[in-house]
Amino acid sequence: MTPGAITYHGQMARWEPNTRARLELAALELFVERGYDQTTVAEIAERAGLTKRTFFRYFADKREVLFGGQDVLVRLFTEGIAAAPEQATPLETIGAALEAGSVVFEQARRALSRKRQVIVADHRDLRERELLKATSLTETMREALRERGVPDTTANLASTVGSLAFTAAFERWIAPDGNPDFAALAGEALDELRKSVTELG
Amino acid sequence: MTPGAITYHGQMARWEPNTRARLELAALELFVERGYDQTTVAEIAERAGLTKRTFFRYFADKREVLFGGQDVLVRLFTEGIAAAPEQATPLETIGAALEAGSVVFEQARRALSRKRQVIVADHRDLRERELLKATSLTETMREALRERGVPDTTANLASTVGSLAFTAAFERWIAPDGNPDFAALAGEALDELRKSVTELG
DNA sequence: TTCCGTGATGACACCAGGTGACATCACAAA
DNA sequence: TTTGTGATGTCACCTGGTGTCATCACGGAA
Repeated sequence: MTPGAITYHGQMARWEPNTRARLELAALELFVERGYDQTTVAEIAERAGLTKRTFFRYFADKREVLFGGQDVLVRLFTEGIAAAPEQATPLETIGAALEAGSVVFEQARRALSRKRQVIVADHRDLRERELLKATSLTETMREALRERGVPDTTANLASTVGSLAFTAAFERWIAPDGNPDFAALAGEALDELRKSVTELG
Repeated sequence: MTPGAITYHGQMARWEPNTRARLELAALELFVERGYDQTTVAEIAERAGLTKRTFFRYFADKREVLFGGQDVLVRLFTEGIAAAPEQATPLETIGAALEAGSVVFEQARRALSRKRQVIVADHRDLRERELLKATSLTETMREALRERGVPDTTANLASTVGSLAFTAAFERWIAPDGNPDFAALAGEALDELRKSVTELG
C-alpha cells in the first residue's frame, strides 16, 4: 500500500496495522466472490493494499491464508492434556484436550468459519491442506498421550477417535441451526464414539 | 523421444511402450538421486524420452507420479467388503477389505515401495497427497460399510480403525526386516487395535 | 496402392505460484 | 543528527501446469 497513508486523526503511519488479518480477510472475500482458483495472490495482496511479495512473507503458500490459528489449537490441545488429572482414561484425556481447544470456537467466528468451510470443501488442494492440519492435531494428541505413559497403540487409537470427534463437532458447530457451544458438541461426539466402540465386533 | 526408434528385432514402433511406467520409474530414480524438489518435470520427461507436456497428459500434477495404483486398491477394498459374509461384524468386514487389498503388496514391489516411502516422508507436499489418498481409502470403506447397513458412527469408526491398521501394516511391511506377508501383518495390526479398544476408557 | 482418420506425442506460448536479491523509508535509539 | 532496523516494494527469474495447434505412424477403407 502507499506508505504514509492517513490512518486516524491525521496521524501518519508507515503501514496499516494487522497486515496478516487484512490479507486473510481480503482472501476470504475474494474466494467467496470469484472462487479460489479464479483469485490470484496478486489480487488478494492488492485488495489488502499490499504486494504479492508481502503476501508470501506472511503465508508459505496461497492455501495457508485459510489455515491460520492452527498453532493456537496445537498449544491448547497440549495444555489441555497436560492439565488432565493423572488417573484420567485416554478418552477422558482426549476430552480435556477438545474442551481446552473449544475456546477458539466462539460465536463471533462462526460466520467466517462457515464461509471458509464452503471454500475448502470445494477444492481438492485445500482439502489436502486441511487433512495435513488435522493430522498434525492428531499427532499432537498422540504424542501428548504417549508422554503420559499411554501405550503406543492405545495412544494412536485414542487420538484418532479424538480427531473424529473434533471433526464431527466442527461440522455440527458450523451448521446453520447448530449448537454454538463447541465444547458441548465435542463432548457429545466423543460420547457417541465411545458407545459405538462396543459395536465394532 | 525420437519417433521411429528401433525397438525389437528391427521392428518400427511409433513410440516406446509403457509410457506411464517409464515416467514413474524415471521420476523415482531422479527423486532418489537429487531429491524431489531438485527434480523438474522436464527432467523426468527427458529421462523417459518424452516431453513435459506428455508427462502432464499422464499425471495431473508432479506428485501424482508417485501415487499410481490407488484406484486398484479402492476397487479391491470395495470388492473385499462386498464379498464378506453378511453376518460379519464391522471389524471383520474391514479385515476382509484389507485382505483383499493385500494382493497388491507382493514381494517384488517392496524395494520400490521402500524408496518411494522415503521420498514421500521427506516432503510435506507429498505427505499431503498421501493423506488425501489414505482418506479416500477410508471413505471407500466407510461407504461400503454403510451400504451394508452399519450405522454412520460405527461405520466411521470402523473404517478409521481399518485405516490405522492398514498404515501400521504398510510400515511394517516395508521395514528392512519386515514380514513380507502383508495380509498377515494387516490382520495382526487389526487385532492389536481391536484389543486396545477396551483400554480407551 | 493410395488415401484418410485417429491417437499419441511434440512445439510453443502463456499464466500463476513462489523465491532471491536489493532498494526504500518511517521510526526509534544513540 | 546519525545510524540501524524492520516491514515493505521492485524486479528478475524459475517451475508447475495448460491451451492450442502441428506432426506423424499406424490401421482401415476405397
